[in-house]
Amino acid sequence: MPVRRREKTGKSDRPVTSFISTYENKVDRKGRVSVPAAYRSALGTETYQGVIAYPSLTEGTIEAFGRGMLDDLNRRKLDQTLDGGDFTQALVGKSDDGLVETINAISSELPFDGEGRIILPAKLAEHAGITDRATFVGRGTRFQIWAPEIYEKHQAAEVEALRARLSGGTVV
Amino acid sequence: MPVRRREKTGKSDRPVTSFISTYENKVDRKGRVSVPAAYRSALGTETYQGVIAYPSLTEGTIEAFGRGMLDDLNRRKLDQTLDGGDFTQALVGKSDDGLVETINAISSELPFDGEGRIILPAKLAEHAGITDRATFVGRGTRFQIWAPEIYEKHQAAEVEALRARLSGGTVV
DNA sequence: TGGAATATCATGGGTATTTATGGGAGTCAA
DNA sequence: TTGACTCCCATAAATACCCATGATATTCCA
Repeated sequence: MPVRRREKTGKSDRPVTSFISTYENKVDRKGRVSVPAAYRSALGTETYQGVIAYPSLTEGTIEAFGRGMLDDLNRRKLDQTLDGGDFTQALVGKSDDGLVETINAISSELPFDGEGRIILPAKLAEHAGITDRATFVGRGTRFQIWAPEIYEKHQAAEVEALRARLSGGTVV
Repeated sequence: MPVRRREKTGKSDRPVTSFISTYENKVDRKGRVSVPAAYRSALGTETYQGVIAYPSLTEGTIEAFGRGMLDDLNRRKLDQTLDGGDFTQALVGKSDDGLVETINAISSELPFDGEGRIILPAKLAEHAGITDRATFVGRGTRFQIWAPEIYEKHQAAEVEALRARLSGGTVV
């Protein structure tokens, strides 16, 4: 039995899943959309077959990642508090800034169907302005789901801002 | 090398049950309300088929979790005391002492009926201002039951506070 | 090396199950 | 009896599960 040294830090042995590149997929009449196969295989190590998603607090997009990420957050929080004998937070949830708790509240569990699709809840789709197409954008440890038109503009602006900042130098 | 002693920490191997997302369900004439299926399956590993609930000490909502969580709390508290927790408490001056005991006292066991519903005791419903609808809010290791109108306002304020704090980056 | 056989993927649609919800019949106690 | 509560059943809607297809990409082998 491998020795695990997680009781102090609450850090898990879960490998870092990496989401890279962008894909544009269709959203069908039932609200289903295929999660890019590359993303699914990045999530392959997780037991829960699906993703966690919530509306971005700062942009018109959907944030998403594996269930393992959220479990890590919750476990870390619980262990930290109880190990310190701090029952108050575990029971009342006060001393925290509310971030983890809020994320739990506004997140949705989106399980894969047999074909690796998820159903976009109406609320999320609406928040991102998604109707019949969705752009998946890899952001390393997480990914985003945009309405294609909106993402294009957003992306162009992002590049433009970078270019302006790097004027004279090389554009990355 | 430190050997992990479960008896010391009181930590259980119970997996972190994660309550995620929010659901709004009806409360019928008999005071029954369906616990979201996702929450029930999160509790699936527990022997006791039902939830533990108590009025929040700080807000107008009902706090709830599985029996396993309460057992964990009691066990940790016991371990703490046996390990000289009184001593620790005297030194650190933690005021958690009465909390766990109080929670035990004011908690209700709400068993599921055949359809996965619980009956909201009048006192709890009243405390939360719940009449004919109830919003279940996942908070990771526990969940809350709110009156929908009240939760909406509370939630909006919560998100607004977070948004204000975020510099425009991503949350997690 | 060229091209056929094979595998993977995104997509569509049909069907079976589950879930939330309502109501009725039986039980127990005051 | 009157409630309060537990089972049990019914149903509409939401969801999960199943199979089919075309488009790419990959492998294999003569």
